[in-house]
Amino acid sequence: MSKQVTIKQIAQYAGVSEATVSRVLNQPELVSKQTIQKVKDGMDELQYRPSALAQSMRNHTTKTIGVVISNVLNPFFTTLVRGIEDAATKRGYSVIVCNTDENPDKEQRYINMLVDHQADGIILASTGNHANYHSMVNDMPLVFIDRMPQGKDANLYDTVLVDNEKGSFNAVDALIKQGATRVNAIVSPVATTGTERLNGFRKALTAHDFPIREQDIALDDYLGQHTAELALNLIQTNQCDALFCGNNVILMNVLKVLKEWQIGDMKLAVFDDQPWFDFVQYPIISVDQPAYLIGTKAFITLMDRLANPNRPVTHDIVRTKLVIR
Amino acid sequence: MSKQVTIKQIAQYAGVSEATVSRVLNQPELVSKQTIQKVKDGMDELQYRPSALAQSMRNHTTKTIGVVISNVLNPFFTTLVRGIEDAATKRGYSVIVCNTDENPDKEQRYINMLVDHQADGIILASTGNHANYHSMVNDMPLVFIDRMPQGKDANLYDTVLVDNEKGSFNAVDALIKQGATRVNAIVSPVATTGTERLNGFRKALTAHDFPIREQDIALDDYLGQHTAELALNLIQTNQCDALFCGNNVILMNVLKVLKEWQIGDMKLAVFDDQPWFDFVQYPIISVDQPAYLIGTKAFITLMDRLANPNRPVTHDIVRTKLVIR
DNA sequence: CTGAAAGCGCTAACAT
DNA sequence: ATGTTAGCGCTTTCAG
Repeated sequence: MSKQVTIKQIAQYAGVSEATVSRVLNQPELVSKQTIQKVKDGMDELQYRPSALAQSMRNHTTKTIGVVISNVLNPFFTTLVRGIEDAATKRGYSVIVCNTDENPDKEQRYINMLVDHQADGIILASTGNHANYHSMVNDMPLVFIDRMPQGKDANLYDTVLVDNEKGSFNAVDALIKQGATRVNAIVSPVATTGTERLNGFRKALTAHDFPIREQDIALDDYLGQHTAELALNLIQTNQCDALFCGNNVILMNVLKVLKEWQIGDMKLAVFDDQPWFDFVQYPIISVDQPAYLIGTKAFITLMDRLANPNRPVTHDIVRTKLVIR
Repeated sequence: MSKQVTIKQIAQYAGVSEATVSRVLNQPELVSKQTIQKVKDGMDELQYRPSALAQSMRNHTTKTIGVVISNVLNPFFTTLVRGIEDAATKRGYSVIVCNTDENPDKEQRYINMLVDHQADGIILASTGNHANYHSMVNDMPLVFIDRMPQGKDANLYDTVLVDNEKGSFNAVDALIKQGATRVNAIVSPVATTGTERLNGFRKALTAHDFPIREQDIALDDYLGQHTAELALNLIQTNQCDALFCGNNVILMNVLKVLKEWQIGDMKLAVFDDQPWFDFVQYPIISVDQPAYLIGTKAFITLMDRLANPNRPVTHDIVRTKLVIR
């Protein structure tokens, strides 16, 4: 690379000290108009750009945050990330996105990396396999999204979550009101969301005096490798006429099965909404989570925490919206 | 934050100099077994983690790269980004994702930011509105993806691209072979891809002795705000029976129109493939771009360039696959 | 209003 | 095999 232009050279050019150049950047009110002009001319002339690295080193703040999620390819997280990035950019922050694939080791490594890089904070969709994040990050601020902190961390950190139970309840309730007589469920066992969504499912059945049969519930593995089998099994052995899917990935796999086996009649509901649901031949009931909003809220929460490390922990629950099709 | 543990403290703990501690980290072969042990004990004991910041400062390398794309929400870019991130993680690199929304100013600002942060390199889907990136980034390596560099940059930078013309040709060709009698096109005017895809469209028509009518072609705006109108106009005034969509966002908007106007009969083809195309009532012909592969290739290209700044510029064209439905 | 000097945490000569 | 020292580019006392 052609050599970096530093404060030193600007100082030389303008015939002032490095300190003065720095002041022009950070506290221009302390510098005379004339000097400011000279220095600015130098900066323009030499195309000066301050080294963010050196600044971070001195100021102990990197203007960088980490976002640790399971997978950007999941459109829920894609949108969430975009929300974070937009909010971050507006405030001069950069974001580093980390995909754990629900693997606790990967999560651990990424968090270490972010600590090494002195990120100013982390927004985290926890895998749920670590119960003491605090010991990993020292006093770096953490905001939990999508999944609740567990164990020791439980009341230590700010959260931005959705009401999984209520959303699921509404979806299953809608299914039944549309005439479903036997609703089965496939959910992912990931962290706290799986359980909560299942609770909603159960409560909706109960509310309609439907029996709860454990055989009507399938727990997916996260990677979705066996979702298809599970779905087929439910459909064939239970003769269910409606299926509640715990997330959009599960729904996708269910659709594959329905197509392959040419099953034309099935009521479907899913937690999380996607635009293309409109174009599928089945009328899909979905629970729309405001992913983008969750992202911006999480970022703002993090900024608040940074500005005021001692303020009480906040727990934000955002509203979901039922989409009937 | 509870104070950072530095090399200094490890040195004290182990009763050696800072240099020795540093050597244990970077060139342990120069240090005696015993000393190594003492130092490592200290690191464990005090939970030492090297400051990536300080290292970057000294080494003039940040192990960070920038990825500048139009929008992660576009699933093509989502996949691309994931490809880059996986490859990067494997080699100890972090990535900062920047969304330009096809706005040249934003692009400019992000690139400046990456320069300020001393990113080791940038992978760039150019908005096509700057013809001299070299002046913006100094000698920082750049890899162009998805869109070709223009003007002064044309033969200065490595590229990883797809054959837009051939892919489009194949798609339109397939449409005609399926019996389409009048194929219209909507493409996005973005950078170089729009033109190339249009060329493929034209050539396919010509190959089948179809006339090329300019009224059969609509240029979308990038944000897709008027795609619906454009589509409706083509469909109603031209009575076309097939539509070639320049990307997945356009297709989505076309589907909305078809649904809203209850147009059941339309042959569709689109550049870029998505899993959910399988579940749409229209049989969608698509050009599958290996987005993930493009990502990993771009990253590897960047690493090669970093390792050997003077090697000749490379131009990689990845293969697309036609998906008939 | 401006300058000199110290130091953020680390590494690489250069000594020994 | 290990220690000493200088310096990466910047900001911030402390003096003047």
